[in-house]
Amino acid sequence: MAPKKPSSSGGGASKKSGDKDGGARVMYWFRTDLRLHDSPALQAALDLKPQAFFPLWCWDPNYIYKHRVGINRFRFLLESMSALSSSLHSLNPLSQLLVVRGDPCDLLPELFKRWGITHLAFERDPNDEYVRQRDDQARKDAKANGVEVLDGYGHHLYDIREVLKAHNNEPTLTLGALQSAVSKFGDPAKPIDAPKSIPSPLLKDDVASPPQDIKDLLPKLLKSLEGLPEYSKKKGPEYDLNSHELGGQRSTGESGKVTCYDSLVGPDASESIKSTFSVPTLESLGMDAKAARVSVPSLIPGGEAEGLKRLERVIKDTKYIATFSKPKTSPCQDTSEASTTLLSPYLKFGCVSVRKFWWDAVEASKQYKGAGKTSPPENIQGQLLFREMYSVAEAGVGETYKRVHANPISRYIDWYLPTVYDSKGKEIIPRPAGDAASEARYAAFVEARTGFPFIDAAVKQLKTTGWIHHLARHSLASFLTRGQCWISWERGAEFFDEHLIDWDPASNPGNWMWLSCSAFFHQYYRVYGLATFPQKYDPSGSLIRKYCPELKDFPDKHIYAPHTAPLEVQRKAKCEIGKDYPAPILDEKKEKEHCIARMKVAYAKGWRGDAKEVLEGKAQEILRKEHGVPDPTLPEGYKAQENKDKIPKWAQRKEEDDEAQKKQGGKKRKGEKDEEEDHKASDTSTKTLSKKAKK
DNA sequence: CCAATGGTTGGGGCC
DNA sequence: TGGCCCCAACCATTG
Repeated sequence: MAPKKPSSSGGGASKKSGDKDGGARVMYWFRTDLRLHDSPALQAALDLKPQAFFPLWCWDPNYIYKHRVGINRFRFLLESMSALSSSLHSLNPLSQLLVVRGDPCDLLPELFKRWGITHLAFERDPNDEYVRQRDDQARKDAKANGVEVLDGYGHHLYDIREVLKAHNNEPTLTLGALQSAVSKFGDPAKPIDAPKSIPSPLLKDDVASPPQDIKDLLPKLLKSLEGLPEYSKKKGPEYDLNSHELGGQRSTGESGKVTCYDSLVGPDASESIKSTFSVPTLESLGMDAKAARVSVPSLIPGGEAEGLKRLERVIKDTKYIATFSKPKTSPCQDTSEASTTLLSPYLKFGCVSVRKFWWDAVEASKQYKGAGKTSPPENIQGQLLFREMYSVAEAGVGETYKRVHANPISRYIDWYLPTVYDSKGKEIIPRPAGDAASEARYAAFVEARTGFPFIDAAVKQLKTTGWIHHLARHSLASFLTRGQCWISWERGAEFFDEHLIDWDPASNPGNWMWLSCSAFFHQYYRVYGLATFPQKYDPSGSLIRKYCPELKDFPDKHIYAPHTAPLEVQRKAKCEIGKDYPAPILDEKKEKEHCIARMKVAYAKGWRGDAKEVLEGKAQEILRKEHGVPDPTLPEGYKAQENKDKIPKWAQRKEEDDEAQKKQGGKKRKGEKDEEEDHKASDTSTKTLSKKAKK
């Protein structure tokens, strides 16, 4: 594999048309590669010594409306775009990131014509069906306009398409399979340096005598776009997954309006510095960072420089790198003091090159002379190889990868709250409500009131900071799916998609399949204990004391299972379970046994998502009948809504929601007095816990 | 075809 | 504190 030389495709005649006018005119299309260092496609573009270079970002409505993206990831993206724009500007005062707002399939062909583009360069983004189709369209449009395409790869260590081919176009389901598939390609390519200069984005007429200042140049570019239709004038998206109405994170009312498409190139109304071709603001996405339950300022700031700084910091600690062992890192630490490198968000948006991370880690490990060096799968390189494995698996499966239905690698299991499809096989959006008990469990999960402190704390940390440790993700995923709740991994994957900054279309569904024992991993009898597992890493429960402050005065031995504490202990901690903090929504041990019994039956059938019985819609009924485990029921007296006073200030919903809560509250209130009894009933399940805690 | 082996990240008991 | 075994038993790979 020769990664240094990006493959070239598209119209062969285009090069001549560029030469005819005295040089190439390149558009570099930034997507998930928001960096200047180690970018082979960028390097290939600059190697043409172009007379004009247009660094483009297309603000794609697909991502704004049809993908559930929360405020933390949007903020990280916007910060990374702004940082990139500044870097471009400091390389060339006549340059910046040129942000145009609209569908790339509409805009790119127009820009090709109006800017006289001869070459389109971009880094291939191998995962996600939407992206693949969009890029195929861009290639076609380029060809139709006589524009040559230069596409390098740099989002992964290896060219995912080539690895997939080397694995007979089969998804890689084990790390060993991935390793043997890449072995014929040798080591990943060494990273290349960032360019030292870039040409200006000049219109043809300006090449001979360029404007002196970018403030003179941008109006000319703006003029060249005259007559281009604005996206806001189109009929708009079929649905808006991020709208408040569909449970997304946009604000309510007028402030939740998406205004970033009101103009083709900005500025947004709320921008303090008026400029065109500008990076949108959170406000123009209808999102308010201050009002949202997220950390302000961000603990994980976006941008290439921030990413490289963080990389340098972890690499300096050669012992840490050389002896890194993922299973031993703690899931119980807050984002500001994470036991892992926290580089995944930067890899996700390409702020840090994965090859640079790989080679820096190899070098640091070499320098360390002590004992206890680790190797794949547990070390840093192993982690990066897992990322490749999921990417090749996604590429091999295609569009069904992120769901169960018709997915050839995901085992069919009769989860509750599965994604539902209409008679034509189209996903129904928004998903119709499922059975009441599972919906209530799911609501308790996403609202961090399951009554299991580690689960609730991890959910709050995720919502606040946009990141949680890998093993905390395991705990949540095990609990929601095969461990206790028996809810489809699709729901969990969607929840993570909304909140994780580092959400990746291959790794995240892959990890949910792994944890739910749907693919990649199969030892379903290994279930994460809701208290025992985190207790191993941090017996003092500091994460819980921070994110569930109502529990902060519990003694260590009860912090992970406060409902097992004697009432006098609860009173002393000023927190009575069922009153000041929810009683557990389910019986951990009983549900675990139910789940294992169900898994056994589902495994014996051996159906994947593409089995005949699944496609015909009969599989669920057959499995339910066969395992005979009754549907879940709510604990009696279970309250769908917690009293808002019991929720910490920073986690409280806004006024409008409180009104809605009050209205519903009246209905639920009558069950309240039953709580003491529920508490007793659920106690049996956790006796083993309290016994251990007493030791 | 079969048996053996390994699988980043479970829990619990024992030394 | 860490290593070891057992629990009951899955899959994918390998010889």
